[in-house]
Amino acid sequence: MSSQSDRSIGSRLSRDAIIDAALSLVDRKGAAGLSMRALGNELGVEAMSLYRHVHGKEDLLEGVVDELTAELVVVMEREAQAHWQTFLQNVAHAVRDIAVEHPRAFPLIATRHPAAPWLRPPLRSIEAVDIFLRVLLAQGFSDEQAVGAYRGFSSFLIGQLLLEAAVRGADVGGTIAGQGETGPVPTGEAQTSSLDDAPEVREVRRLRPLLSEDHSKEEFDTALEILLDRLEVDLSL
Amino acid sequence: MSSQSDRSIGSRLSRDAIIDAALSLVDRKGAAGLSMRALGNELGVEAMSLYRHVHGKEDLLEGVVDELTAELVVVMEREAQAHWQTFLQNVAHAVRDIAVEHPRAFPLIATRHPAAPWLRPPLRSIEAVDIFLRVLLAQGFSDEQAVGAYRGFSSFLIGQLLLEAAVRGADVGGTIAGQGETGPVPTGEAQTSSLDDAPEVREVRRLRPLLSEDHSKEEFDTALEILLDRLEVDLSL
DNA sequence: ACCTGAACACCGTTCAAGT
DNA sequence: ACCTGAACACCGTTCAAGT
Repeated sequence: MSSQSDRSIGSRLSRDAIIDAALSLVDRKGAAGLSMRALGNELGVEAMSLYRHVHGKEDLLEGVVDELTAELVVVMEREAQAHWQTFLQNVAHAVRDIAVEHPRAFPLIATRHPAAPWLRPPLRSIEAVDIFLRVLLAQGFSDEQAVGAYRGFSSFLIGQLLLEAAVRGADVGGTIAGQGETGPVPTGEAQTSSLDDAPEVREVRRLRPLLSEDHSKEEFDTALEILLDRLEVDLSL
Repeated sequence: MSSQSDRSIGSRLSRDAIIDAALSLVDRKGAAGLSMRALGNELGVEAMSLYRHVHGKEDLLEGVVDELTAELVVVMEREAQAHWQTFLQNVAHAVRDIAVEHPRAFPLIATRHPAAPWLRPPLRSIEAVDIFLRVLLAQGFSDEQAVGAYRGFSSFLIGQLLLEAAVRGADVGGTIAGQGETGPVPTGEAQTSSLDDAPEVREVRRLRPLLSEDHSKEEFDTALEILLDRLEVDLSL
């Protein structure tokens, strides 16, 4: 049942298995918890063995991001014939699913530099961008409108989801590098008292319940609708 | 003229001097280039000496982010009497100035977890949020509208500026951890040929000039106007 | 009071050596 | 062919020791 015996049943070390294990480690411990040595340990192998299958840690992280976003190309190809609004809505929700399922890995998608400067996360592969542009161009978008939509869509997704993932990732366990998930997290009351002694925090104090409410799903959907409405207006000019 | 002699003229080691040097190091080498040892070296001192003034690397990074965002509270207090649209526009541009001046440090603002889960970057201090809410509440925003504006404003800034900072930061020098700024960057032609042999990249290829155009300032301004328009519509309902 | 040397427990990575 | 031991050049951090 240990990782080691799993592997010795014949699965062998492979790039895919290594990337799977790396993603699982990031999901559980955060990006700071991913080291070549810890990953080797997870797989019942010495760290040095990993270098036979990945070119180094950068390549490994790239692999993790690629695995996380691979599903997006599948969704985009499947929905390529849909109306562009439906297409964008389905892609957006597919990206949000990734952020919700992997809150501690999502920052990697948002912050790692794509292969070219004109690629923007989370649609950071040439194939993904090509499908994106083709779908919009086929439905009446001009070149400029399609490229503008790519940029606006990218910024929208990163802005919404990086902040949502941060909240969800913090729930899973502290992300402060040195501190494991065993740290005593002061709940509500303790935090409250430390805020109250500041001189000018009246509104924050009064509105804290409201500030703490989670409407991330609704906010995402309405912000997405606003983006789609704007694109539609631009299109009809 | 060396850092060491600068310090021995009497400036002494201090938390502020350490944080200044850390920010400068991140600006020049990226976050991966900031180590306690490299920072000590920069200041003409052993790494261990830094621990007398900062509590550790996490505290140091927190200090860097606080220094980067300190100016925002100043701007907000100065503009607190302005119309809320002017107020938000000035704050937004102040945040963008930070991203443009410190493209390699800006990801720290976007990704480091604030002190409480209801704080969102880049307005990640209680004081900043309190001023923000007070200004809006004083001009007719309901509690819900003010909190909603805080969230929308935060997401907008992170989405726009993290992607803009990534492009500018890549220009300054490769952000891939192991690779210094001396790596030979293939310019245009080399990248082009590597993309062309893929089967289905027609639109990306045709639109690459358009994709590479930098309209970040205009896009920021128009996206900001759209956000302000939406808030105004909500307000008048 | 302030800085340092030495040490500890980690990193990523390379490469000759083992099986 | 695939994995490992040993080694190198780094990390963050602690603490007794120096000045």
